[in-house]
Amino acid sequence: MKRAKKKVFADFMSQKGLKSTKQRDIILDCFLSSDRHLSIEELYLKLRSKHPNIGYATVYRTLKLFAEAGIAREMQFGDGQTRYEHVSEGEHHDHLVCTRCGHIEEFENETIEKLQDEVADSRGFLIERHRLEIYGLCANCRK
Amino acid sequence: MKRAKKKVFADFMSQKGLKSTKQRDIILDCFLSSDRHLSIEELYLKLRSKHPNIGYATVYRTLKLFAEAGIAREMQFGDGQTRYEHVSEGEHHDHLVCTRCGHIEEFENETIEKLQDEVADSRGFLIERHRLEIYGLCANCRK
DNA sequence: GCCATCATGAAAGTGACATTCATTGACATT
DNA sequence: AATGTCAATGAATGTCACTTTCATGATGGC
Ligand SMILES: [Mn+2]
Ligand SMILES: [Mn+2]
Ligand SMILES: [Zn+2]
Ligand SMILES: [Zn+2]
Repeated sequence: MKRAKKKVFADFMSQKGLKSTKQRDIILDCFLSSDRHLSIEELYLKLRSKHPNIGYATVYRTLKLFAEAGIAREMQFGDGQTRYEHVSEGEHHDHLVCTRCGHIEEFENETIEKLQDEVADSRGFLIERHRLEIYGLCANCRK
Repeated sequence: MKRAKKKVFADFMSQKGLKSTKQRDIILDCFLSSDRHLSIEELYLKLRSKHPNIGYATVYRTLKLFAEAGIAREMQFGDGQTRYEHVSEGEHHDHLVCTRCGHIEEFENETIEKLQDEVADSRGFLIERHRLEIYGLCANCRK
């Protein structure tokens, strides 16, 4: 699916008339082979060892492009940094966030989603998106 | 319940050895008689007409005190500003947020809460808190 | 290879919050 | 009422995570 996302991004770029560059290739590679839920700073630092010539602004702008292209999603977990997570077409999930170690776990619950639709319907809301985050201690940190 | 919250705050203050001031009284009054989900800036501007001598920093610090005292809660709706909402002892609710007009509606759904507990249990998470926000168009903005 | 465009990155700007510090105010004690 | 002590205030400044600028460099259609 790494290859699939590279194709999605390449298509997006050519369709937008944007150029392929060494930096973008490197950043995309690094992003796709990283943990999910990475901040700009984290990705920037991760790159810096092998590619000290890639600037923060380029990482920043490239992640925005990933989001525009639909292969990444911006997330706020309240730690003061924007995080980017991988997204796949048609996939959705919510999060469990450990307040001690920062570990983030994903889950899907079809029943919760249905109930959300009902709530929105009953108020006349047209849902665009939602966010459900459960904060607490992960199994590891409870020990 | 305005009086009840004033008492909760007064008790908190005296128990902490903090002082009662004109500013704090004014800010508390203004907060309690405001719409829910107010940002620091909004409250500050609202106060400024009648009390131009109250500084932003004091509003900022006083809202933090309200949160500590348990009569307010900090919220992030992704518009770049922290909002403070009224809270009552033992009460909980989630939010529907209109992406066009900014209108915020509250709801409670016991079944969703239970399902969240189940999800957390199945992963070994100990829940501290959660946030569920549904973004979309409110009934008014759909017309 | 030429060249109109786009991309890059160091540096500067932005905005919302957070802190500093000189001064003021609250209130317990004379 | 005056004093002493320590918390409170607010103008100014600092912080931090973006976000934008602009001079320079790279890309790719011809
Ligand atoms: Mn995720
Ligand atoms: Mn609310
Ligand atoms: Zn943990
Ligand atoms: Zn609306």
